[in-house]
Amino acid sequence: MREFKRKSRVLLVDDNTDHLRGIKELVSLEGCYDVVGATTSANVAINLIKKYRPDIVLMDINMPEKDGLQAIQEIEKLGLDTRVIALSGYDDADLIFRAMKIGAKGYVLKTMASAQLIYAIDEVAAGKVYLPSALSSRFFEYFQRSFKGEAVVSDEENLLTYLTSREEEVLELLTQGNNYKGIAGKLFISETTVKTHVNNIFQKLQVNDRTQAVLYALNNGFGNRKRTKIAV
Amino acid sequence: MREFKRKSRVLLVDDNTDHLRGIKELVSLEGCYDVVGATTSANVAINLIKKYRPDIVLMDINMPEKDGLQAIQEIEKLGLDTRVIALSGYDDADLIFRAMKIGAKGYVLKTMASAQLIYAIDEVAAGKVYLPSALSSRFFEYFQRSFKGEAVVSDEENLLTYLTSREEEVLELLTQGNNYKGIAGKLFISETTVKTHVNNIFQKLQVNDRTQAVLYALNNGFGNRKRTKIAV
DNA sequence: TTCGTTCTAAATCATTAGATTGATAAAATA
DNA sequence: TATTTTATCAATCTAATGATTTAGAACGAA
Repeated sequence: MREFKRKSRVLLVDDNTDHLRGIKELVSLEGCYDVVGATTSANVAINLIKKYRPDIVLMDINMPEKDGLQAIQEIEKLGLDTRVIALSGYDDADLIFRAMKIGAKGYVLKTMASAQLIYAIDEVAAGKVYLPSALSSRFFEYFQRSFKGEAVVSDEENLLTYLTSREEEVLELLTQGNNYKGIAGKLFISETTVKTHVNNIFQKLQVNDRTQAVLYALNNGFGNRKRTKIAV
Repeated sequence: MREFKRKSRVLLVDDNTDHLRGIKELVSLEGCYDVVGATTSANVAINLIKKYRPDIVLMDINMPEKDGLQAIQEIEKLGLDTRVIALSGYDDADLIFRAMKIGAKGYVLKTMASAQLIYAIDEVAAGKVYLPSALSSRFFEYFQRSFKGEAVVSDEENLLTYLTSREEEVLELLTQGNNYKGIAGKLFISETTVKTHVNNIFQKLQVNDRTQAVLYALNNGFGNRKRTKIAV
């Protein structure tokens, strides 16, 4: 597989010079990688990334100067094809979770065997997201803990299903902070009509005012492209 | 490792009788598992779990009668030590995500090699959460997509930081759908005082009404113990 | 002490929100 | 065809909300 692809371009970031050199040697030894840069500064790294557009960035996230996680975020914001693998000294579940959340495509411990690092690079270079199984186990524990006790949206009890499509439109605008006038203007209907719809929404959702309606909507999977609460 | 432990007690649930028999044989062949039950009904399964308290449940989640995911949820709600592995015919990212979210300790495809299933059981029985790497890759893609584009709470622009602690209390109650009277009652202050606080909140958050204030709060990491938006 | 901040509170006023009732017309459905 | 649902709008009325101003008490910092 790897033989058929062009060489992946890799950038290394680690504030520890010795470690940086070590990784560089390690990665360089692999025939299929070009190390296009190696720096001890996250800020420099971001500039190098803009310039050289590497395929893979190995980013130490335990750096004093600039937080590696923050650096990853900034890289992700660039919207490039660059895929970042977090390098860390700690297998802390929270760290792993945060790294993956902000878009790291992998997370490898510095203490892991070098073969493990190379494997991770291979996987990420191949377009996958890769966590060594020991770490993914930790991740999932954290993930499940963070969801535990959260109200589960069961379809049968979801009052949102009773809304007509027009009412959904109105509710959508309510969840954007519009008042009657704003909604009326946007839907090209009269304010009184909006009031009627809103009142019907209140009845169906069994709430007393718009704030409660909005909260119900957000907590029960309404237009939750942005929210993580997902109907099961 | 496995030799030192007591036998893990396993319950099998699959609406397909043939498949159920197949899994049963497969698992039984492993020396270290006791199959304490095998049923085609999720409802029966739940009763069996209450009765026999198995260590592991292999749950088919593609059943017509009762949704397997729902069954997993109910099992999790029991609060036992029973760990559930989802068995599915589909490697759909959304399905995987939902299963892991509600507490499945593993997810294995029916098409996977039987060794893979046994390995998963081993890992889960050992207390880990296990996803085959092909599926965990899918999971992570979905996971990262679901977080992508989400406003990152950057402290420097977050107007919430300007609120006093009292104002935060008031806002907290606003985000719970309380009106003036409700807030006044809960904080043991007069309604007019609440109005003052609320007005100050509006000024600081640069919004016009409570709904917008609540929306701003929710979208900017306010009191997100329940939300998944996590400051990085 | 003086100053600034915060929390408290009241009074007043304008605006908005929400409840209620009633009505029309189109569209879907039985 | 008869009935129900949905969407539209009006009028009226009460309650709730929000803006503004003013002000006392407590506290800590300069």
